[in-house]
Amino acid sequence: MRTSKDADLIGTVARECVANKVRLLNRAVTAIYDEALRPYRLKISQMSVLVTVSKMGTASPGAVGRMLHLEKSTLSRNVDRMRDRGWLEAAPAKDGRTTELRVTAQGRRLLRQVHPAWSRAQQRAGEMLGDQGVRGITRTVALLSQARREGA
Amino acid sequence: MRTSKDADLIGTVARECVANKVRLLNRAVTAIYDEALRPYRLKISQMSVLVTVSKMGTASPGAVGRMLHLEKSTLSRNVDRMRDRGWLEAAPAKDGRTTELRVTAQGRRLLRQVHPAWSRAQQRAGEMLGDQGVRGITRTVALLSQARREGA
DNA sequence: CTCAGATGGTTGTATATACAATCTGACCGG
DNA sequence: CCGGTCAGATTGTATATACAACCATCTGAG
Repeated sequence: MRTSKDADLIGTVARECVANKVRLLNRAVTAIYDEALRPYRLKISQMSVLVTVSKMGTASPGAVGRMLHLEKSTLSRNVDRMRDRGWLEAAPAKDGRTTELRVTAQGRRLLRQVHPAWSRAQQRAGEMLGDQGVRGITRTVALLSQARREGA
Repeated sequence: MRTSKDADLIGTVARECVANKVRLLNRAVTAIYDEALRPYRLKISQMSVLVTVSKMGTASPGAVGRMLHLEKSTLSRNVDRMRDRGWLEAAPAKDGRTTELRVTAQGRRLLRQVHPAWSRAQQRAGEMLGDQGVRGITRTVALLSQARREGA
């Protein structure tokens, strides 16, 4: 049976669901960056890892995953692909359970090369979301990261 | 060679990249809903399709994809899985190239059943992002959808 | 009426994502 | 030293996502 209560429920979810909105935004934004980076065989998901490891200098997979809110198994395979491409390398760490990830010279070169393409994508994303949109997201993510640091 | 220009570049991307932020947000938010829906073997991605088709009554895959900014091949396979589960059905349309998707009685029942779980997730997401965050995202997505309607 | 281009879907392939199970090495209490 | 537990990573499996290539049908120009 299809009652008007169903319609309410459906309308509410369609209108208000935060996950739907965030996911839609994610698809739209990711597409912009991936398109800009495609000539380099790099995806924004990978660039994100590359930049994070770069910034940390040397980092365990676990630390990178926590930083990016990425499941360890997800990161494990992303790193595999990036090692295959020669952008990342892994050295044994003192603690034998983990490894030390580092960006290779080739990986650093790639980052320099893609910078203009990234800038164009960033520009387009800014236009699409508006200054207010970008500021809102920036603030929200900052709060979220802070909460996670404190909560952990 | 690792120059200070590299560091600038990396710092800028790490701090400002809109895609990184949106993607992080997406992972965090999606996890909340998927966890809440897990007992029903439903994921928020699927619920999104179910709700969209429900709202339209009957809809072609293409129309659903445009609504959700989902690539047609992605949607095609998502729909397959949902038909296997008995939540969606496809009837031939006048235009032989396409089909008319509809939510089955079982699919409607599922939506009723999961509603409380969805509400809890929605609540938690609201707490995580804050009222301001949710409002910002809502506004941004509304603008984006409008732009796409006009641009198309 | 016919065919050429447009439109809509599916299939092949690659990547991203996460949960569950497993493996490996560290650390600790006896 | 010896288990037992814990922490970190990888592997098995399923789903989500998109691009490219393809297939089927519709539609309009002639």
